[in-house]
Parts: sequence; structure tokens; C-alpha cells
Amino acid sequence: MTTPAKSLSRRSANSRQQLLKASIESFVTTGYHATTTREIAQKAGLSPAAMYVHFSSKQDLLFELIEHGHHEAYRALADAIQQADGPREALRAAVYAFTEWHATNHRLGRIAQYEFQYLTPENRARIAHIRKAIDASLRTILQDGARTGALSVPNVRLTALAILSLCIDLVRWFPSRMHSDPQEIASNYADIASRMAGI
Amino acid sequence: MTTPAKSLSRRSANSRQQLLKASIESFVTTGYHATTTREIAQKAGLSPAAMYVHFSSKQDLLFELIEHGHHEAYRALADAIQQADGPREALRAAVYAFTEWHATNHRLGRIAQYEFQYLTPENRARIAHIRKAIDASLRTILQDGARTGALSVPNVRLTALAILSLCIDLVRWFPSRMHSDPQEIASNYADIASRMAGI
DNA sequence: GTCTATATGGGGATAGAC
DNA sequence: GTCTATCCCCATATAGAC
Repeated sequence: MTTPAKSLSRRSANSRQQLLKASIESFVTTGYHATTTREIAQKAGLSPAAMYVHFSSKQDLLFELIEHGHHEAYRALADAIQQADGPREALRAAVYAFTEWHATNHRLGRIAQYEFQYLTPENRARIAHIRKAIDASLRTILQDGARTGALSVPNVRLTALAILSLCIDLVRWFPSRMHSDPQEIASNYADIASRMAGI
Repeated sequence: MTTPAKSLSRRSANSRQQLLKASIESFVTTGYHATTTREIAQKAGLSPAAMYVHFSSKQDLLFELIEHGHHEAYRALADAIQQADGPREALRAAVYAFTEWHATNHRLGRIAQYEFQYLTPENRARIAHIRKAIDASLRTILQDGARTGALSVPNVRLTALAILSLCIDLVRWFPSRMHSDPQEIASNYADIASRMAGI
């Protein structure tokens, strides 16, 4: 009992997803500016003009990708923290989840970080709150741990920054010949972060 | 007693330096692909065609910058290690110097890391040995430290990777509102790296 | 929603005079 | 070594038919 309207909207949603998927491939390989809308359209199996039915511009496509990437990474982090018990476990769980997300989604993560600077200032501002929430999440864990003595952290702000920096920088090199298993690297990074927090 | 030939070669060297300086500004702000050779030439006070006397292409300009950046960063690291005494001091000195270099030269460092992927495969290969030397330098310190017991490092390869990752990721965010002093961040990162190596 | 055709502007690199 | 002028190709985005 598929109505013509439903059929159309399904086709549309498919093209939209194809375009998003194609743009991840292109942006991560060639970079935002060197990627042409023709390339993206071709990878998605559409004409160059079809993109503009689904996205108002190439910038709009970039924004959707980067916003989605930030959203998913934050959700992985926040979910892990919520289920953890105490600062030590929370730190391990947070670093594990955040690292695993960036390893598993290294292409999208790389676009979210490397092409972030090519968002318009307005689009960057629309994502700022997620970035702040990520920072705050880790700072809170370290602060709680330092207060209760569960962790030993001389400089909470800087240690939080360093731990996140480590996790995020994964997207620059992952996967490599030596490391290509998201769970393995996540587990190791959780160990390293624990050491940074004095465990 | 300046001969015409000397005068000419001085003028030429100046233009070359101006072009390199201008391209750092442009590449770091706009990225390699979105930067036009016209922009670079204008910033250097030259006509669009003048660039091609000093560099054979825009790619050639990028390569010179990135090679120079890698070379300088490695030299800062190697010098620090050579003057240090023992694995603990070597680790501190290495992380301090490498971090300080990336903080001080964050624009060039950012180009060296972010635009590296846009070098031709041939140009990338011409820099590979410097990257390997940087990795090997830190691995050697950790290996020596683990052997003599001066350091406690469960996983030498991964810890070396993580420490370098931390230092390099500076170029993504440095300077920020909270951190803008290269020596201060270098000192703090040396502390953090020491913790990662079990001190 | 998708297509073909195209408007419109720009960009890397070169030619040739000085 | 530097300039002006230009070749030649390509990119984003839109127009209008189906």
C-alpha cells in the first residue's frame, strides 16, 4: 500500500543519504575545497544539479556532516559517563568510548576536526555548544576525582585538554599498520589516560 | 661594493622569503586548495606571475614549507635529546622541546600536519624519513628507560605514539584563551608525558 | 525530484616585453 | 626578475523541461 507520495519521499531520503555518504568519502580524501560537487553527485549516482534539491550548498552539506559527527561523538561520551560509577570508572569509560568512536568513525571524525575551520562563522557557532559540553564532561570527572581523592590531578583544565587532545588526534593517523582495532586502541588509551590522572 | 649580480640575487632571495612567509599566512588561514596563487603574490607584493620564477608550482611552494617545518621540528627534538642525561631527563627534554617548537611555530606546524595529505605522493615520500626519525627518537628513549628501569612503560610503541600525538595536536588549537605561552605548555606537557611513562 | 544546458566567475600557469 | 596580458580549463549554482 505504498502511496506515490511515500515512494517519492523514500527515494528522496535515499538520495540524501547517498549524497552524505559520498561527501564523506570525497571530503576525507580530497578535502572540502578540492572536492567538487560534480564528484559528490557522481559518487551518489546523481546529476550535478540534483544535489541542490537536498542541500542548499556545498557548505550546507559540510555543516550537516560536521554537526552529525560532533553530535554522535558527544553522545558516545555522555552515555559512557552516565553509566559509570565513580571518577575512576567514569574516566576509563569516557576515554574508552570517545577513543572508540573516533577510531570507528575516523573518516567522519577527521572531517569534523580538519574541515571545521572551513565552516562559515555562523555554522561554527551552531556547533560550539557541543564542543563546550565535551570539554565540560571531562573536566567534571577530573574535578570530582581530585575532590574525593580518587584521582590525582595537579592541573584539571590542562589534563582534561590533554586527554581529549589525545583521543581526537587519532583521526589524524588511524588506522595504521600497527593499530587498526578500535577496541584495542580504546583500551590502551584508557590505561594511558588513567596514568595521566595519577592512577 | 655591491655588484649588480649581488644586488639582483639579494632581491631574489627577499622575494623568495616574502613568498614563503605569505604562503604560510594564506595556507594556514584558508587552506592549501582554497588559497590562490594570486593571493600569495599580492601578500608578497608581487605580480601573480612572479611566483613562478621562484617556485615551479603551488605544490612546490607547499612542499618547501612542509619540508622545512618537519626539518626544524626534528632538529629541535634531536638537539634536546642529545644534550640530556639519562632516559628520564631525555624524555622531559624531548617533550619540552617538541611541544615548545609546535607552540611557537603553530602556523607552520599546522600546515606541516594538516596539508601533508595534499602533497603529491612523491613529495610525501621525500619527507617520510624525517617522520620515521621522530618516531624512532621517542621510542628509543622509552625503550632505554624501560630496559634500565628508569621508566615504567607497558607498551613502548603505543606510548611513544601517544606522547607525540599529544605534542603534535597542539597545532590544532594553540593558542587558546587559556594557553598561549609556549614555555608554560611545554613544561606542563613534559610533566604529563612523564606520568605517561610511569614517573 | 531529476535531468540537460548554461550562466557566471575564478584559478593555475605561460608568453613575451622590459 | 618582474611585469601585463592571456590561454584554457574548471567550479558552484541556477534555469527550465519532464
